[in-house]
Amino acid sequence: MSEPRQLEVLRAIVEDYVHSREPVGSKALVDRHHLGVSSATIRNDMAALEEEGLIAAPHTSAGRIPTDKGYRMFVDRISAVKPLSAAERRAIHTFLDQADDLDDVLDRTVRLLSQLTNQVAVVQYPQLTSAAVRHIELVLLAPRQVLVVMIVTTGKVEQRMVTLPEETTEDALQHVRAAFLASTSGALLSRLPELLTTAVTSAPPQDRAVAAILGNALEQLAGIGREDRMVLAGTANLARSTGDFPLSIGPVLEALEEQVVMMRLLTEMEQDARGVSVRIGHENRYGGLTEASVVATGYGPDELAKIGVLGPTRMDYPTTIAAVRAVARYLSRILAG
Amino acid sequence: MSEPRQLEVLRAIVEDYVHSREPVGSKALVDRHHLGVSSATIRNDMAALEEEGLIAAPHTSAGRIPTDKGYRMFVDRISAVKPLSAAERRAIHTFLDQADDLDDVLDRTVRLLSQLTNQVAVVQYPQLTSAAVRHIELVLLAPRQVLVVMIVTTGKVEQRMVTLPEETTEDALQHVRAAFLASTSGALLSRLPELLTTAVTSAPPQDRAVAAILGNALEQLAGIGREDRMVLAGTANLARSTGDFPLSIGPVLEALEEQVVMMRLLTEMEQDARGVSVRIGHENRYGGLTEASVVATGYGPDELAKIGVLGPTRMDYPTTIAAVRAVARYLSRILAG
DNA sequence: ACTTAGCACTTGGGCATGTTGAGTGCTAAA
DNA sequence: TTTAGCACTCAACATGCCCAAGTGCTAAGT
Repeated sequence: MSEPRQLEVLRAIVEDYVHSREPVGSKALVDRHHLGVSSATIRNDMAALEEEGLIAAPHTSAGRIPTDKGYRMFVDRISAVKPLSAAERRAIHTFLDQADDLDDVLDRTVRLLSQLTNQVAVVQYPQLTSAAVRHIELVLLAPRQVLVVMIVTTGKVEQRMVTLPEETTEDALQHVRAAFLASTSGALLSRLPELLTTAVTSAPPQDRAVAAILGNALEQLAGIGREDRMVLAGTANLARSTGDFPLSIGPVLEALEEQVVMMRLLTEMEQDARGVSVRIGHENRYGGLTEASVVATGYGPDELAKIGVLGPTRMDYPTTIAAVRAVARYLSRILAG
Repeated sequence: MSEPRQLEVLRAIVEDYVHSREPVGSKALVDRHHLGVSSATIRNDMAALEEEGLIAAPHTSAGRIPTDKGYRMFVDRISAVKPLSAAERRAIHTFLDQADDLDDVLDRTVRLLSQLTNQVAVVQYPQLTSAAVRHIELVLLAPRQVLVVMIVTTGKVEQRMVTLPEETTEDALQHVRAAFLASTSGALLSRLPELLTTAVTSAPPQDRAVAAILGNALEQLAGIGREDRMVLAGTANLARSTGDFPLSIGPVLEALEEQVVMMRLLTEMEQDARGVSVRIGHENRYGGLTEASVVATGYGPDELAKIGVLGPTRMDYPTTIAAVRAVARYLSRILAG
């Protein structure tokens, strides 16, 4: 396996297969890539590669195609990340800079990524747990109805309507609000629970009941953010690559709609040294995705939320990895700014 | 065309074809449906129907399939809406009653509808223009930063951050807020522009500049709601019906992702007497959808926002229509409640 | 010890041909 | 107006054939 030429052959096979979609034979290899040896030698190398499970032959007399393990080897040890073109970089900037809303940012991001890669792009909503409280507002809509609004540093605004067990006054609400603001302003959402209990106990006794209820609502608000949601784009690209998914793309579409599945998948992925994680074919435990690969990376302040691309195992990994990384980096910058 | 038996034959053809996916011939018709005549007679009727462009034969010696025009006739004049089963009704209630958030309601609604119909379900965000202002809040985050929040009767909360050209005070903001509330509370969003200008002019002179800016923001808020967005579910169902879309489902997926297209399509649809609108095949001007049918209806207080289903022209119209109507009606009730 | 040329062998895909069965249109009789 | 009967058409399937691509192996060459 340490044979350098065999690795070279594997690379050639992967590259050819990725862009021709057809099993590649020894003859075709020698004249497309000028390796200095004859087809017979290549055949021997191929036999060795097949022995190791890196490539396989669909039929006795067809060329070879890479196996999942072969792609894995290619991604880990052979390929070099291919930098994006200047035009592509420019596209990222101009397209994403126009966004205002967080929703809009994410929407534009996935669309962009799916266009760059010609595949399905996915992004998780950023995890708010690491975001901080920027402001809290309590609005009295009716004597017993309060709108609780929390603004977090990411620019996201969370709100919820709360119905109180008994009537309260604008004044009382202002006191509670002041207490909340004093103790939580600028604090991480993850620290919210403890800070809120302190705030509640420090509120004037007669307001404490109301404060407790509203504090509770705020805690939930910190949790209910949309971290469990994701945005999709480019599903139409799946249809284009018919034939890559033998049994049709049905199962893949199903998996994509099952947010729970996708969220788990993305969250589980662990990044390698290059800051990107790749799941190839059967490495995705979920049944519908055994013919698919996922390339993902973290983004945002703590890189906890994931953004990625899903496509056929036969995908152009170097380019895809580059695109995912570039978009993730720019997205992080936007969210921070 | 006034021949009643010919209509009966057309109905039989549509029904058989919908559930067998295969061209239906005269012989098959006579024994599956007990029309009191022989196959030869049916053949004559079929010839007449073909003459009128209601059915067509894929090949010389194959059975007939309905044309778009045939489906149209079927939907308009022949079919009776098929009521939902008790279980289905129950499913609607139990599934939708669990929702809290508007986002959640819509999400659950489309999922449900796509499951009921085994097709792609689409829902537009409700049009706020007919909703009314419930509350307006202005929050001073920094001397020059104001968070503008508007709560509408649908329960939706819209907000936006505004940066002022010069600093303002909490007091000034309270005045403006009071003026806004006084003149717009309970008013329809569509009347917001005129009401706001009145409010601005009635504000204390020194606050007028700020009021103008914030009023402007509110106006936009009334517009930017997510009315131009929609929620999708069930795209995986498209894959199941391979063969219904001859050139593969690619173009359909593309159309679905192009929200602009879908929004236009839904908005254009005009409801018939039964309160449902159906677009069949080529009636959808958009290129990618000439093999698809859309069944949609309005929902919400003014029935302006649309909810619907998209599937192959060869779909079970009676059932689909029933499902769309039932879900829309229940959705309206939830939003009103 | 590798590499290479040559050769026998396998096999899916393309093509031409034959067969079958469902379905039609038409005509003539009821 | 309906029906039976019949000749005709044509997609789908099956069969048989050949070809090209590709392999594995062996023996010779470096």
